[in-house]
Amino acid sequence: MARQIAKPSSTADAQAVKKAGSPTLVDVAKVAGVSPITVSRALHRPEVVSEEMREKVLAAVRQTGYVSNMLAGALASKKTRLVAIFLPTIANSIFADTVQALMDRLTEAGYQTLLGLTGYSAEQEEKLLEAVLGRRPDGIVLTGTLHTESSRLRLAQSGIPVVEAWDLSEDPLDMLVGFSHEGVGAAIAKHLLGKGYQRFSVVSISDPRGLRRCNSLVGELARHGITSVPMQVLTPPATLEVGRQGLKQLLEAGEAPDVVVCSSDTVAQGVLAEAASRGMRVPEDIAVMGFGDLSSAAHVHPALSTVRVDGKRIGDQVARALLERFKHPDGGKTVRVDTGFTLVDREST
Amino acid sequence: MARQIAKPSSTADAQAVKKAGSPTLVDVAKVAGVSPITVSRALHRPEVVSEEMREKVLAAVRQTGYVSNMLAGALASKKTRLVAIFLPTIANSIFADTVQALMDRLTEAGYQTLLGLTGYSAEQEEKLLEAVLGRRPDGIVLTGTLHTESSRLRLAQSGIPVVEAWDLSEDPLDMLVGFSHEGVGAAIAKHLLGKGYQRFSVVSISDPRGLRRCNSLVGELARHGITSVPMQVLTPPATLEVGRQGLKQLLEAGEAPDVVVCSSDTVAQGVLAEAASRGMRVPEDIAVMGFGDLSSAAHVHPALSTVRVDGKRIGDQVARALLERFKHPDGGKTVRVDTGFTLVDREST
DNA sequence: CTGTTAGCGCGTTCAA
DNA sequence: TTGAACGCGCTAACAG
Repeated sequence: MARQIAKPSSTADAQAVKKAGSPTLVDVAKVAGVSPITVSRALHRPEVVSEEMREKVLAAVRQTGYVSNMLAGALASKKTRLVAIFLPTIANSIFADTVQALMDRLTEAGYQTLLGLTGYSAEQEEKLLEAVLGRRPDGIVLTGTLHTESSRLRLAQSGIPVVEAWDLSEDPLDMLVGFSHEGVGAAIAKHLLGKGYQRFSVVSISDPRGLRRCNSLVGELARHGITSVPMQVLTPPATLEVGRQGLKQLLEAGEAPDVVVCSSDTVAQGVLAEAASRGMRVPEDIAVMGFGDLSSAAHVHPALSTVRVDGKRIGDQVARALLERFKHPDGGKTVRVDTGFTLVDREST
Repeated sequence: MARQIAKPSSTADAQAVKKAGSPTLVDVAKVAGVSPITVSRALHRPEVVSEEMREKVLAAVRQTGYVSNMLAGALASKKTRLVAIFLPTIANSIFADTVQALMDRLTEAGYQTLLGLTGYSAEQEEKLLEAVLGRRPDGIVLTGTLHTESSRLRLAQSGIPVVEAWDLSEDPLDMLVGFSHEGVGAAIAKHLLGKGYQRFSVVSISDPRGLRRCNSLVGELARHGITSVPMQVLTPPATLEVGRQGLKQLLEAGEAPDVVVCSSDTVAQGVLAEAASRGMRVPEDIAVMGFGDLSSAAHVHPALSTVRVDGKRIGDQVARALLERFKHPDGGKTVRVDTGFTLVDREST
């Protein structure tokens, strides 16, 4: 009996709901014998309503099966409780931890998330943005700092709080949570040089941030007299197959690297697999450097070095920045968080 | 000059917009010298408007920087162009291909996606659903067929098209695209028995579908006289660490399996890693069976067998089912697609 | 092809 | 603490 739900066809109650669609605030108000606004308050600001009213209203809500219409609410209040998140891809994504943490925080704060996939393309991001702005999200989270001029303008005009994540830049759109990819490239170079490696090569997907890490690596190597760094740049998304192909093509091109730097751990694992299938020992014959520490990838192969990025922390910081801004819409601080990274060497376990 | 965008503060034009917020249909209509509805039509149904009007409107749109408000539009038309997708997790997800394909199709059809993470919990799904229904999505995609009674009722009452993906069941909520997990378990059992394996063990995360595959496997094995199947069930999400721990604990418990069946390829790779670090040869000392064929995981280790699931196809079919239903809201057919699966053996490459 | 009227279902702002 | 009036910005239905 307690489980019974009023259906439009049921006529058990005197005040049968006639309309076709789902019940509205007015329907609930009639059943409860109060005004619509009291229903609204009982639901969204229970503390300003008397115990008695609240109970009457909640009973009526249960009876009618009422579900509040956020569309109408948002239109009236100009608050959508919606945050748009743009990601390059969801496949084998290094961003999984970030998104998980971010969504967890937002959900517990009563926000919902609209997801957009940009495929590492600023143009696609622009198109998506165009569509998403129509939804008037309270906040927008972008991956990276590469956006079209049109996107930048629209975002600026919209006045919507924006967080750029997973990168750092000199001219942020608004808020910023990430780390320096140039820093990563340079750190990798120094680390590997320090261990005595000489013949470097790179396997990367064509992702803007990955390429910047590579360029920085190459630059740093050049500064140390290493001018030739054979590079395989393959198409996203980053799969194991990319790593296998990358190493295969390097070797078939006659290269004999003593270390391969990869754009992500997934790619690195592909490289490891290809090396294994060729009977190459890691790291004696060839060392492999990954990036991301996707689920502690370093644990997979005792000889895989990688760069650990705390994706969860990024997500947490992004959420905190947004929620803070939602509270104080004109709070002065421009958030800019450098989450850093950690080089994880095989010996440092 | 072409890049110039009218800002509220600019007074270049005679018809300066005074209001604070973003420009509305009415603002655009005034600038264009037409009625609001004409603007609406020029934007959303250009074919019913004369070339001349359309151009006037588009010019005014550019001038004002107008972005149509889907909240108001949805409220008036009762169409949100929003699809909610519920996933257990985004971390290392076997659903990545499905989501990617699904979102690609929906996006190109003009729909946007609200993402919800349920953490393999029907209760969490119920809470999320409660919140998401307020957004009046045009469609809902759920992972699996395990839902609370309350969720089932609310979904039924809402009348929103629902697709349950990645599973099959006898009493679907509405539409259904997936495959039989019992079928997978039985197929694995038969296959491995056929290859002569005798000492089975299982490493799984506690995911409803994974456990059903296991149970089916165990049942089938029992039918063949194998009654003892040591099992390690660990906490989601599926990480490499889960696989390492799983095998470790099996071995430390004194088990000596000749084959380990895993709930996913990620777990399987963890098992492979642990086996390697113990100097065990695969498949001579121990064989490993995965699930999902996440980015052709079988390619990683020449001796890994797995079950290939076409996640992309699932996503495509889900999208097609939804879009079809959107077109014909009362179309008779109850969609039910069995997408099947393929056992991929190490020799069958 | 274009315009007019009348809401969609709620929250804000005032008053009681 | 509760309620009445109004408008959020847009589209459906009809009229011209």
